[in-house]
Amino acid sequence: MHELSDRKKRILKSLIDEYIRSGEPVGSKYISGALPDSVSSATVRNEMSEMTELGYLDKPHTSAGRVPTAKALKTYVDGLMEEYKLSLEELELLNELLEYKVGEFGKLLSQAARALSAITNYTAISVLKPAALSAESFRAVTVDDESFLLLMKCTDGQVMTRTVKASQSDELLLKALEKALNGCLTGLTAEQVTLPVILRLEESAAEAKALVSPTLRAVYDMLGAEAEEDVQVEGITKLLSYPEFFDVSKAKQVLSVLEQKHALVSRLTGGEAGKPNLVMSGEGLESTDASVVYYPIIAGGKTVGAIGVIGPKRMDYKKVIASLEYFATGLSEEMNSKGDTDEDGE
Amino acid sequence: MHELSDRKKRILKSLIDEYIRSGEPVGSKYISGALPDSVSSATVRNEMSEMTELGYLDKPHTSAGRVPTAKALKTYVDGLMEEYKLSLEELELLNELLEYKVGEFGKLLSQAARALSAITNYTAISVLKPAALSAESFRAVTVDDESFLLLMKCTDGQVMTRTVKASQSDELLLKALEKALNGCLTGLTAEQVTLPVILRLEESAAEAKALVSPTLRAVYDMLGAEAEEDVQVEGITKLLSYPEFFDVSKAKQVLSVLEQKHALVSRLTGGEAGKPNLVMSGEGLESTDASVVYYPIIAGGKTVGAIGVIGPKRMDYKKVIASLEYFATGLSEEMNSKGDTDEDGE
DNA sequence: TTTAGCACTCATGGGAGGAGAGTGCAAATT
DNA sequence: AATTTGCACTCTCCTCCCATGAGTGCTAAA
Repeated sequence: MHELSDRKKRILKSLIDEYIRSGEPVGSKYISGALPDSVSSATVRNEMSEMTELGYLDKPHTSAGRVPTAKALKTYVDGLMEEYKLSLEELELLNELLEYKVGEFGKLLSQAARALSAITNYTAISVLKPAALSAESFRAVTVDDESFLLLMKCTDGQVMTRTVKASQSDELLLKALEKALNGCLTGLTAEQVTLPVILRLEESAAEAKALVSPTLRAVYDMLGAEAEEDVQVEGITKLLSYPEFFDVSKAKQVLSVLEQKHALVSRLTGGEAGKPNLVMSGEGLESTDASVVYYPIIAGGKTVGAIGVIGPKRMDYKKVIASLEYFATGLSEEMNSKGDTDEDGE
Repeated sequence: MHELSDRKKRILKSLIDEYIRSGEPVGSKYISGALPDSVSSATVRNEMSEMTELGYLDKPHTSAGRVPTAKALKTYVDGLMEEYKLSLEELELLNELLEYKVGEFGKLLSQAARALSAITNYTAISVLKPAALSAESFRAVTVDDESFLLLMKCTDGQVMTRTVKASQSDELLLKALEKALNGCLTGLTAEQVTLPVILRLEESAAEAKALVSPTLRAVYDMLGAEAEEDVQVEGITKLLSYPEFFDVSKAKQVLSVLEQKHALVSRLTGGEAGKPNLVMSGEGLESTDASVVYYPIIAGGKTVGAIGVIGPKRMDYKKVIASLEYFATGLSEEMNSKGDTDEDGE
C-alpha cells in the first residue's frame, strides 16, 4: 500500500492542492517553491516523473505541468488532505436552511441539497429511493356523504391516505370494507396484488361491493406512490462556473448524467453508508472531468435516499466532504428519531 | 395595426421560417429565391430595410443578413405562422407519458413537462403555485396507542393528514380535541393562526391539553405545506444543443432564470389563461436569446400552476404551442373534473 | 417601382512567428 | 547516491496579417 515515499506524498499533496485551486497543470517549479523542504525543481521533476510511471500523475502534453489522475485524487481524499472544519457561519447557514422546515422527508432532502450547493459552490443532488411498500393495516373514515378517507398504515410505520369517492357509504359498509382489506391486502406489495387476491377481496367484501373497485384503485396508487423515484438537482449554474465545463459538450455530458434519473438513484443509493463515496469521471460516471461525492441516508437500517455533490474532478473535497457528512448524519438522525425503529445503523 | 404590406408579411414569414431553421442571419438573396413571388434580391433588400426601420428586423453588423426582433417574432406567432398539427405518433407519445400515472397533481405536471420536452426537443418547465390553504373541518382518528391521525379537510376540497405522536390519547380526548379544532381553527390560513387563536384553542381543549401542542404543530405544517412552490425542469441538456447557448455564459444566464424559482412561479402563473403566453429575452426574462412560452393551468377558476417551454428565441413556435395547448387543456380538464368545483374557466 | 451593377464593410479562418512555461537529460556538485 | 545546475527541446497560446466571401446600401438604368 505504501508505495509512495513521504516526500512523494508531500509533493503530491502540494500539487493537488494547487490543482484544485487553479484547475491548471502544476509545474515542478511551483512545487519546489511551495514545499517547506528546500528541494530544487529538478528533484521535484524526478519524483514527479516516477509518480507518472506509478499512475498518479498525467501530463496533457510534453511541455505542460502535471495533473493528478483519479488514482491520485482518491489517495488524496483517503489520507493526504487536511480536515476541513466548517466555520460557525457555515454551520449556521446549514442549520438555518435545514431547520426552517421539517415536513416531508423529500422536501427536507431537497432543502438540504440547496443548502449544500450554497455553501460548497458546487451542484448538489438529492435522491429519494423508491421503496417497495406494503400495508400493515387499513382504516376507512367518513368524510362526507359522497366520499370517505382510506388510511393505510405501512409496515415501515408511515401512514398514507387517499380520498375515495363513493355515493353510498355508511359506517357499516365501511367497517365491512375495512375488515376485508385488512384480511386480504396486508403485507402485500403493489406487484403482489394479483387477480386471485382481488377476487378474494371482492368475495369477503361482498356487502360493500360498490366500494371495492374505487378502493382498490386508491390502494394501488398508494402502494405505488413511493415507487416514484425523485431526484432534485440544485445549483446547476454552479457547475458551469468551472472552466472544465466551459466547453458546452462537456457540460452536456455531465448534465445528461443528472437527467438519467433512474441510473442516478440506483448508483447513489448503492454506496456504503456512513462514509463518503467517491465516483470519478471514468468509473461508470459517463462524463469527463466530473466527480461525484455522495452519502447515502439511512433510516431504520435501510438506505432511503442519498445526498451528494457533483463538480469538477478537482473539487474542494475537504470542504465538500465535511459539509456532506454534516448533512448526511443529521438527516439520518432525523429519520431514525422520527421513524419507529430504534435500531442503530452504525 | 396593419403596418405591414402583404409582401412585407410574406418576406417576414419566409425570413423567420429560415431563421428558426438555421439560427443564422438571413440574407436578401435567400428570400428572393425562396419566395414564390419573383422578386429580385434588391427589392427584398429595400423591403427589409424598411422593416428594419419599423423595428421588425435587426442586423448583427453591417454586412450580415437580417435577424427578426422580438416584435417580429410576436407578429409571427400571432398570425403569420402556420398551424402545426400534432402527428398521431406524437399524440400517442403524449398520452402514453401522461396517462401512465394520474396520482398527485404535482407528479402529473412534471410528467407532462417530461413528455413536452421529449416531443418538442426544448427544455420544459412545470410550476406548481403555492396556495393559501385553510381548513374546513378536522377529524382525529386513532392509529395505535402512542399516536393518532389528524385529518384536515381543506376549503378547496382536498384532505390532508398528519400522524401526531401522543402518549395517552383515548377516544374521548380525541373527540374533545376535534371539537376544539373545528371551533377555533376552521377558515384560517397559516398566517392567521396567531397567539389569541392559540390561546382560545387551548382553553376550549382544556381536557386534551397535552395534545394541543403537537397537534398545532401538525396543523401548522399542513397549512404551510402547499405554500411550497415547486418547479420542475426537464431536459436541460436540450437547451445546450442550440448554438445560441454554446457560449457557456449565455447558457448560465438562461439556467439561472430557471433557478430563481420564486420569480419563475409568479411569472408563469401570472399570464392569461387559455392562450399561449410569450416572454422574450428582454422583457423581464433576464437572459439573452432565450424565449419562454407557457400556459397557465386552471382549476376551479384559479391558476394552480403552469407548464411551459424555454428555448432559443427562434424556437419552433408552431410545434411548441400546439403541444403546450394540448397539455394545458388536458391538465385543466383533468383538474376540473377531479375537483369539486363545476365552474368553467373560459 | 423594380432591377442591375458596384463599391464597401465586416466576420471568419488560415497561416506565420514569437513568447513563455515546462520538461528531460547530462554533467557538475555535495 | 542524491541533488542541483545548465541547457536544448517541445508544446501551447497569443497575436498579427491577409485573403475570402457573404451581404449590404446606393446609384443609375429599365
